[in-house]
Amino acid sequence: MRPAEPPPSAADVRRPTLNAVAARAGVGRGTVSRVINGSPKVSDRSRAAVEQAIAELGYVPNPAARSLVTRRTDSVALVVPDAETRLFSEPYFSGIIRGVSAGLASAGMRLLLVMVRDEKEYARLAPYLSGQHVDGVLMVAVHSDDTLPDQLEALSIPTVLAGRRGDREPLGHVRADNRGGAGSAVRHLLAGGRQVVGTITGPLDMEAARERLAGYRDALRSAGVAVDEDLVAAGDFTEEGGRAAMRELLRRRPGLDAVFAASDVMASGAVLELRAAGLRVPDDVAVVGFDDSIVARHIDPPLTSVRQPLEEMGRSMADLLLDEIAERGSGHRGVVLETRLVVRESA
Amino acid sequence: MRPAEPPPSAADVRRPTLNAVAARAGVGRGTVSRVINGSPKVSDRSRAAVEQAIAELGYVPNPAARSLVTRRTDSVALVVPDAETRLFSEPYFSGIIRGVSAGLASAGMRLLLVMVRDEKEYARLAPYLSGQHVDGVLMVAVHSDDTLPDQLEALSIPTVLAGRRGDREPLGHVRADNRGGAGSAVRHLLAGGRQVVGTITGPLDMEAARERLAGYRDALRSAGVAVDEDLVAAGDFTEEGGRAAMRELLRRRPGLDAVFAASDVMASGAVLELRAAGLRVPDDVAVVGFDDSIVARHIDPPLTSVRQPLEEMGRSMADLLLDEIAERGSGHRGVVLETRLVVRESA
DNA sequence: GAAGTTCGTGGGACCGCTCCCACGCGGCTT
DNA sequence: AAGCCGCGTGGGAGCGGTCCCACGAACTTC
Repeated sequence: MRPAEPPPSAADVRRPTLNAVAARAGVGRGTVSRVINGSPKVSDRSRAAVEQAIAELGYVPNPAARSLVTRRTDSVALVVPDAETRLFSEPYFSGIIRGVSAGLASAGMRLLLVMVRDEKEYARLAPYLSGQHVDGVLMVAVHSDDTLPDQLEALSIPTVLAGRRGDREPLGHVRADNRGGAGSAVRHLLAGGRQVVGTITGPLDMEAARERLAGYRDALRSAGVAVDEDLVAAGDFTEEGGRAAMRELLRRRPGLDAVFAASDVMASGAVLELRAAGLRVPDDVAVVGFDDSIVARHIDPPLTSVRQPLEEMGRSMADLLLDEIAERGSGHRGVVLETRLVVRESA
Repeated sequence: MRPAEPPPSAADVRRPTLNAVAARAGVGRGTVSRVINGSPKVSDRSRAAVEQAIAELGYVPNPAARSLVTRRTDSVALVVPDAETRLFSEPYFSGIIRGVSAGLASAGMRLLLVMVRDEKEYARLAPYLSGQHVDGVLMVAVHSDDTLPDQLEALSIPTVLAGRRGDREPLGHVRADNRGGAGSAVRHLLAGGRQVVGTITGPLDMEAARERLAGYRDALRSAGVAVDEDLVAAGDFTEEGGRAAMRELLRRRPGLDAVFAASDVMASGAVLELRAAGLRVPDDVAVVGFDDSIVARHIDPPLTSVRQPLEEMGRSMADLLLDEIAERGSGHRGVVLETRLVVRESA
């Protein structure tokens, strides 16, 4: 029943081509091309004529034609696992995206947003990305056992990650100083006179969660406090996980007087649980979160939290990727950006 | 000093072309093309041979080459004003994007994210989008006086908006039933026995804000309550704006016992202001917000709010746009999706 | 004043596809 | 047995750019 499907559009007025511009300006195609690409080897007279013709005709170069011969697409993909967008504290993606977008825009690059819903889609990604669709790939929320980055590497597609998969990340990546940030959070708690400081970790198959835990340990150690494993409870970056972990901590160490949660969302769960247990925040138990997300500002009491420079991270990712695209191998670096402790009333 | 810039990449292994597939499968180019595009006029034998060759070679069609001749790009742009991403309640963009992305993916379309930072960039957008870069355009956060949609229309570029600019929107658009949602919020307040219900509006150059105000009036009128303009205060979708508006309302009508704010963020500002004035929520003044954003769940007390089906909205936008791309004129419709009142403790 | 440079320029070849026309071949009709 | 139909097929043309080579004019150099 399927009809022959002829191009159904009626009003596809043919856009002017480079040829038309050349004819109008009275020059050859090569000259027009040179003007468009900013080549210096064009006389002022020709350039002016071409520019006028372009303006008059409203000419815009056809990217497909250009891409076909240059083998560049002037666009990069940002790969985002759909499931994580719900999980991550809210400003995370929008912050990164803003930075990435700004960084790319200033280089005239376009941003392709690729949301991955399930494993099947994920598996199709490597072939797809290798098919001359994009010049490079940015990935966020990479798990430690993720192999897509390596596949891309093998296909020699420039790739930059937000965060790293382990402490030896071969690919270019940008991350916040999670360890240092966590350390500063815990030091803040200790400086406030807290004695028994617990922590609620993120899922430990993510390097960021491991780093935050390491920072917690660093701070205790350098304060001369022995790390007590009973004070470490595993969460999963969800509010419910935070509640459960808090419950567990209270069971194990009823006397604890401070908690560092590896995300604000978990911290907000912890606050709820503390309140349910009849404890006051921060009077009885101080709480610090991580991310400085929207919830941090709005829960009661407002949450002290560690802020990551998300926009800057996005921008760095873009810059690193552009370097790598321009000159393979040059972008294989790790960039670490400082965090900042935002002190509010919870600690 | 600028060197001649030869293509600097070293490892750009040439991807297999359609020609290579044809040679390997022992058929002509036309046949391979037919197989790829699912034409029925191919014998099973040829099809099998081609499919095997494709698998063996790991062939992926070059989108630029295809696009050059078909005059389609299989991608659409989502235009997002950067400034608004900070303003809008947080799940808004991610929800819409998720829906859009899902809708496009199922049709094999790609999503180009275009963030617009300032007026200058915005002005460049029409020429850019007309330049064969995308098959269609989705726009969010369109203001009433925005003319870009009309320009796109004039360039015969399929366009779909999130929300409408006025009550006669010529272009295809998808929106939540803002008026009905606001009405249900205010009815809920009245049903709870509240007598003096104020409202904090959004910026009235946005149709959604006007509609929410209209819904507020509807509900009062149909309950037989006269609308008192002193009970209407203008906000701007920010928390500070919400605070200021609340202050103003309290000044004008100290006895009011309920407020409907046109966004959660403004509602949270209102709650802060009420508390500062020594009033309890909901005991003294009930509050309802709009958006059912993250803050709604986390502020104290948790906020009753009107939820929009964001993901579905995104999906509808994608569907509408795809219709319009397939057959011009078919997508010029307005889709209205129902909202849902999420009752929590603030009202 | 002849030979060599430099500079700006035009245009052919080509990138990898899709579209479409023409052709061969087996099965029907008459 | 000759003619016709239609299916499956190969391959030429062309999409709109970039790249690069060759060429003519102006300008040096000896």
